[in-house]
Amino acid sequence: MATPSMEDYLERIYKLIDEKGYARVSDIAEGLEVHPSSVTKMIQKLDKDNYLIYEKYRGLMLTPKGKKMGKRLVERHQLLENFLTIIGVQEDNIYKDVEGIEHHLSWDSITCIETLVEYFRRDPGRTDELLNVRKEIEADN
Amino acid sequence: MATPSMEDYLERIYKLIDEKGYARVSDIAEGLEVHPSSVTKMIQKLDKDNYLIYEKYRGLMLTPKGKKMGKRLVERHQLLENFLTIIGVQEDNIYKDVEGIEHHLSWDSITCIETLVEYFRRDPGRTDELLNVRKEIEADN
DNA sequence: GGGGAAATAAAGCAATGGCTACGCCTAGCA
DNA sequence: TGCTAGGCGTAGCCATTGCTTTATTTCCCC
Repeated sequence: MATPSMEDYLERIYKLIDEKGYARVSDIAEGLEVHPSSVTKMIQKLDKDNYLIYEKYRGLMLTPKGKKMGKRLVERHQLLENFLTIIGVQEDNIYKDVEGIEHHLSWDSITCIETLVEYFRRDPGRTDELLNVRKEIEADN
Repeated sequence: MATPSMEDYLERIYKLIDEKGYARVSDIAEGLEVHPSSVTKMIQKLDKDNYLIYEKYRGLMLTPKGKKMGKRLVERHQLLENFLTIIGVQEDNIYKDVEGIEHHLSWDSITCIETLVEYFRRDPGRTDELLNVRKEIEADN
């Protein structure tokens, strides 16, 4: 199983490859705000666990396992951002909260949150009603 | 600010006092599945941070600050359990997931989740509709 | 006032992840 | 083709968070 930090790296790597076609050590380091040496170390761990194939000085390629996991991680992150946005969490809190919880939810919970987001997407009136509940609660205080 | 572990202890202590009227080291240790010496150490930290007043070998009392925080923590835990239950997460996953995320959500997010739970509570039909969305999604696969 | 359960102190360990220092590759320019 | 700068890799170290182990102390009750 992947540790939280491994997931962060994998997520970042997947996104970089998706956007630029490749993922260099320095780009990964910059994105995660760590030193390049930390990236090298983690890449080796990810290689050992078969998330990617790594040739030093040459670059890396995600394995099918790594691609699949990376995709899931990126989607999970996006989903949680959407979820918090829908329920009305302030922009400034969203990123940190997602960072905090994304590694700690079972895929069962993720699926259920997915359904919940879809529930609100299908009928925007529901979001309005949620907002009404909020207003009513606030009015009571 | 309290670390995740401090919150776990405080939550446990609050609950014990609430239920039994007092919190002994051994009870706390049992509840959290740690050794009593770990409890002693943490209690000292919580005393230093003014969450409780601690007299060694004698016992402890929550300060107003500690009581308030403990209450919030217990309520937060309950809220998150309710939330996951409502959206359909399996019983077996709920406890671990709540354990994982409870320390990582801003109070803003907690408030919004509270509103969401209230939204479903006010009209049980909404839960049914959520379940329908789920069934429809499942049918598509 | 003595025995045993409970609590405390001190030291240390383990997991995670990050950093520094230094040395090594390689692309790209002359 | 050879040099060099900047990127990359290795090794060793450090910090944090919590927990355990072991040894000692205190309390309570008979």
